[in-house]
Formats: sequence, C-alpha cells, structure tokens
Amino acid sequence: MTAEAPTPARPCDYCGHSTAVLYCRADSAKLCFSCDREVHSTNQLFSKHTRTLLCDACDDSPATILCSTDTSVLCQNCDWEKHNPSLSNSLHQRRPLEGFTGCPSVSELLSVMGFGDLSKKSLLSSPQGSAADGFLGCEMEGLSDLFVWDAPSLVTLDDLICSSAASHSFQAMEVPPLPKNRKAACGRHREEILSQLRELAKSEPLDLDQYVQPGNLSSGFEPDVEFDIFPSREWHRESSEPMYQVVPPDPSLRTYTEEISVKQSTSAVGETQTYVDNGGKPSISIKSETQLTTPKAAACELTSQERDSALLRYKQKKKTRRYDKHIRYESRKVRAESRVRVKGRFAKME
DNA sequence: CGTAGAATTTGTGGCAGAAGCTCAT
DNA sequence: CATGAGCTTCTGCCACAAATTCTAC
Repeated sequence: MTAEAPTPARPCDYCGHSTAVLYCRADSAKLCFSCDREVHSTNQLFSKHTRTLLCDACDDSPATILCSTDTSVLCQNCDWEKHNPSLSNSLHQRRPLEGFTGCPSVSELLSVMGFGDLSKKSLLSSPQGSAADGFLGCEMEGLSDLFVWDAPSLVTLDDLICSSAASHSFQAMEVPPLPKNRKAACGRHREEILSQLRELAKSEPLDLDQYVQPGNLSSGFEPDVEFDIFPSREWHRESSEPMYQVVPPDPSLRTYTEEISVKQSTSAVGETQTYVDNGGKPSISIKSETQLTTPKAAACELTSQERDSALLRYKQKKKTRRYDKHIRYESRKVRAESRVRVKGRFAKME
C-alpha cells in the first residue's frame, strides 16, 4: 500500500500525515504508533504517560470500552450513546479497556492490542492482510490469551463511596463479565494498527527472546502504590460472601470504623460498606443487599457486574484526577480578581 | 407539566494568623 | 531533651455575582 492518502480521517497530531490510533491524555494528543514512540521515549517522565486507543466513533477521545459485538472501541460518551439501556444495543458484549505506559516493543504492543498470537517475526513476514485475517479468525488459542488487556481486580475507596449517580448525570453502565474471547482489543482500525506496527517492527531489531514478556509491559495494572488491594475471596473464604476489600495506606485510618449504607435509586441496589480492622488488616467490605438475599450463584454474577462497573468508574476517575486548582467558573475568577479588597478580604463596593 | 420569580447555595482570590517543621543552641 | 528563632504550609475570612433549588401559579 504505497498510495498516499491526502489527509487521513484522523491525522496524527505530531506528524500530521499518519492516521492517529492512540490518544495520550497527558498531552491531549492523538498519535500514530511511530510518533507515540518518538514522543514518549524522550525521557522517563514522558514514558509514564498513559496512552489508550482512539474512540472509533468520535475519533477524538480515549477509548475506555471495547464492544466485541460491534468490534469497536469507544470512549465513555460514545459508549453511553450507543449502549444506553433504552437501546437494544445495550445487550452488546462490552468490557473495559485500559491503556499502556512506557515504551513497549512491537511484540509487547502486539500483545496489548490483542494480537497475542502474532509474533513480530510473523508480522514482518506476513503479507498485508494475512495478519489481520489471523487476528480476525482468532484461530490460535492458548498463550496469547494471557497477554490481552485484562481488567484488574481492584477498586478504590473513593470510587465506592462517592460515585453516586446523583453527583453527576453520568451513570456507569453495567459492563458484562469478560468474554471468553478477549483478543479483539483494537476495534475497527485493526488494519491500520497492524500496518503501523509492521512499519514500526521494520525499524526495530528482531529479538525473539523478547517476544511476549508481559512482565516488562506496563499496562496500568501494576499494584497501585496508593492502595494495597486483595482479592476479596481470599480473605473471606470462610464466609463465602462476595466482597471487595480495599486497604487504605494511611495508618491513621486504621482506627476508623464506619458503616455506610448507599442506596442507589437508579439501580435499586443497596450496598453496605464496612470499614473494619480485620485481624490486623483493616479493610472495607461491600455487600449488596441482593447478594445477601439471593442464592450465591446469582450473587456472584451480580458482584462481577458491579465489580466491573466500579472498576470502570475507578479507572475513569483515576485518569481524570486533577491535583491542580480547577476553576469551574472563569467569570467568578475575573470578578474576584477585580473585586475591592481590604487585607486580602473582599470589601463592600462603596 | 411548564414557567417565572424568589430564595438559597456556591465559588472566587489575597491576606493574616495559626500550625507545623527544621535547625541551632 | 527542651527551647526558641526562622521558615514554610495551611486555613479561614470577606462580598457578591452566578448557579442552583424551591415555590407559586
């Protein structure tokens, strides 16, 4: 494919002539793989930027959801528009997507993009379409399944406590449990992704030993330094009640005990969160009312869905978290700056 | 149910003073 | 270890326009 497209549908913000397939939130930039590597290999700070695929629908926002029914990746807004409960599409199989950080090799990128069954070697040697065909067919099973994007089993305290639907108009939709076939992770632009990865592979020395080293790849799922999170069933096996456990790092919290009952009118599911010192391991437990009253199998299923939903909210919040001062109303700022003051305090106009 | 008006709440920046921290004695 | 000086960081205060909520029709 040597014919040069005049203007790509979504041009790379850096080079301008390649098709952007990634989005870097930190830079607010749409990038192709080549420029992504160039930009984010500059120094360690840049390499920490989390990059995600670009939304297939709006081409303008980072994708957070993969719809395997449509084979497309969508940002939060587009996902809501396409899959909100009032539409028949709401039954589509979807799962959360996560970005990656660092400067992964082509082999690692292949794994991240869901081409885990493609080696870099085969990518280089295969004709243009075959790799994609292999991907589409999903013929190979086994190891590759280990290297697709996966959902981390963690939630954070603030997510679970303050993510009520009342605080914002957006309510995270239910995301069904991870499907068996999780290879399709790159949406509708897989051909372009493969093409760019192929070009990238040409400029990268072939190192078969390096092929698929998930441990080297930072996909944003590393244990969060802010929280130690343990799989709930490991801790509460004796009770066999589905729970999430979040262990806050602050020792001062360890004496703190509270019980919060959260009623969500939209979901009609009541949750009880309990912060207790659990045998030296302070933890937060969340129980659903339905889980307490329904058979265990059904409770497990519900928990899985809620877990994914909480997980999605957590990821979104983590990505959009801002530590700098945020001015909500510029007009008020302008007004405050021009206001009469006495020793720093606002004074009356007269 | 929709609209208009009233009532209430929110958010804004610079300063002073309190609180916390480091270091020398 | 206790104390004090010097420095840094945090917090509350102020007026009022804008935003939000409530109420009456």
